[in-house]
Amino acid sequence: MAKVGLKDIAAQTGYSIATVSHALRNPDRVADATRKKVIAAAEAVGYTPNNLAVSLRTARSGNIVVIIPDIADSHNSNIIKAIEKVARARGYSVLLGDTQGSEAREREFARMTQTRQADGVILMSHRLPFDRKPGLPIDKLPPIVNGCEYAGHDDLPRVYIDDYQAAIDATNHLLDYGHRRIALISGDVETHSTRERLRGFDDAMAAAGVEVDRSLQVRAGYTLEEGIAGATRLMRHREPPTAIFCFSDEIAFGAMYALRDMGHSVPDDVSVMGFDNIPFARYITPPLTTIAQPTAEIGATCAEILLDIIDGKRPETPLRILPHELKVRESTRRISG
Amino acid sequence: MAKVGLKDIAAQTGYSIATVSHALRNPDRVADATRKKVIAAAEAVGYTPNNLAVSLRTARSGNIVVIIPDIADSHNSNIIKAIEKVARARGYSVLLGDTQGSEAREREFARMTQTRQADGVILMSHRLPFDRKPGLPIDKLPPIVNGCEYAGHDDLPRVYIDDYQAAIDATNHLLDYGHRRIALISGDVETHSTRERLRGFDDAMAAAGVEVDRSLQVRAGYTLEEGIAGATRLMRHREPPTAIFCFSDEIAFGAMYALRDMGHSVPDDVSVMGFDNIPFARYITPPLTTIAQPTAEIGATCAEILLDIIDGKRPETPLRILPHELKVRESTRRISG
DNA sequence: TTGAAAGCGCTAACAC
DNA sequence: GTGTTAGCGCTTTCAA
Repeated sequence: MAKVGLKDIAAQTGYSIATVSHALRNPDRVADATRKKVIAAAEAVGYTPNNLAVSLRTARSGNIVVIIPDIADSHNSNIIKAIEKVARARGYSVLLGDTQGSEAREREFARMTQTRQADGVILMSHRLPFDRKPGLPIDKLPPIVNGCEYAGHDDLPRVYIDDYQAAIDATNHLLDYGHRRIALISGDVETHSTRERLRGFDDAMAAAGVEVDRSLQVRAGYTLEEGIAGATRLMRHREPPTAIFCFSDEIAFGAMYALRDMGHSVPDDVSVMGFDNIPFARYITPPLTTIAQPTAEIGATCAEILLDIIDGKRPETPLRILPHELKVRESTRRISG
Repeated sequence: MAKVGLKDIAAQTGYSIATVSHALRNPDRVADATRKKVIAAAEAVGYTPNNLAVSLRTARSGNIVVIIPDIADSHNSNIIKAIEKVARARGYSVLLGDTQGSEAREREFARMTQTRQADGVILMSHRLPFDRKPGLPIDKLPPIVNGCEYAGHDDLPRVYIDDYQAAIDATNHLLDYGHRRIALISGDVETHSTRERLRGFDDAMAAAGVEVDRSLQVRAGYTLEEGIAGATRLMRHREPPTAIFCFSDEIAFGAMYALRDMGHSVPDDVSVMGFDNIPFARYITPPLTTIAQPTAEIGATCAEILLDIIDGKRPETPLRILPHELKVRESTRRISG
């Protein structure tokens, strides 16, 4: 179990280190008998290559790092799972970078690509984790793909849903159900996704000829706690909303909790709409109406693209839009008013 | 942004590679002026050490791998977050190993320790991910700590709660509330934690003089889906339970969903007790009575111990029991019968 | 078909 | 205080 190296098995078989290496990696370039002997010896002594040395030599670490704000968020962890799966299938490991939204941490993790500990990064953030000199071509950057967000670089490969259209779909659903006073608990307005959703909401409302009441909008983070705070504030409005569109299911959970706490019923008094469709969404009480994001597909696609880039294959088109889906469940209700 | 090495900055400053290396790592062993010049040059060219080479040379990768059945599980991901935090603070990165319960995957990940890609492993599983020759002393094994579970080796450092006592506390709570027909949806009986909880349940029931009805027990996994299946089956019993003790909050969520689906009210018709206290537990409807595990502390402790071992400091005592806590909320109810 | 030799980029004795 | 040297364990020309 100690450190056995090529050297040891070379000594044992009488071949040179080079031959042993070949026997193990390029079976064809070596005599049949040799290969067999070497492999047998390797197994006998329990040889495991020192991947550090391999990486140093081949300049490939076999790791990718995924930079993500919060791995405890269901939506994120399911994406990670998908990434992990395809990475593994293609011989890579994933290094986890939970940043808690800190830009410094994002940059720290991205540096692993320069320190050769990682071959590429999947970035679930809206900003590039390193400085890019204006005009520097994309292929001079470390292999990177942007997931769920848009970091402001058009040539950066990225995969996400059509947040604009998704927000329209969500808003239309509420509108269809007769809601007019629709409140919003949004995410970080620094992010492209949030801005797109905001835009979608506005456009849908405008298209329906309903005026948007800005005092019915609260900006938050994607957490449950912020959903509680947001809904609490909203319901204290002198003319409270009949529906709340939350930009994440976690926010929606928090909102539903707060609503119930204040004695309002969902969906009888107020309808709640989520976003993401995390696994719990359909199992809570009442089951949450929401926009489903294809998490598994997002993760898998990000990983495939990144690994392709690492292998030298750039995607033809940087942008990959994946389909979302409106899931109507019981947290929204048709009203007469 | 290309590969600048010590060599380049040596050439630029006129010093030798060794001196440059010292200037960067052991500032004291070098003249003040030298250090300044070197550091300036390093910054100027944007030098980043090749950590692969550093690791190869120092035989330390700076990574730890955490082997965990499912990172999408809230309970787990919060533990990971805590691990990540202390690892980071001590200069380590964490490699994520989501195994989906597969032993092969567990072993695969554990091998990273032999391939020198990781310096140690935190194992959230009930079995050792490599073969240990009988009698082989613990310090001949790769640095490892066992979290939340007991892999059957007494000398393996491990940290978890007192599952036996926790189950007693949970059961007593139900008993106190007047329940007698208490059902169980347990986890994998292969695991020590599950067995301990089962034992605690039996002992608590016996202590109260209540006979245990084995037909009211279902063995499952820790997932929501299994909670649904379990509760469904339980309620079809000709003499259904008045309370269900679920071995995870996810199971409990599933159970509550199924119960409601079948037209039973929680807690009016049946009380539901969880285990873990994941973040959502207190926010669902009705808020879940459960056993709180100190996830942050578990993760942090695992990491601290592992890193200490890597640094050559073995813990005095392998076993570390952390405190659990009964959280009484609204999913359990006192009954008269 | 096999082996000798030259490093990958860095650290750490040890000498100067 | 600084430089020389010898590798860490492996891959990979290039020659034999």
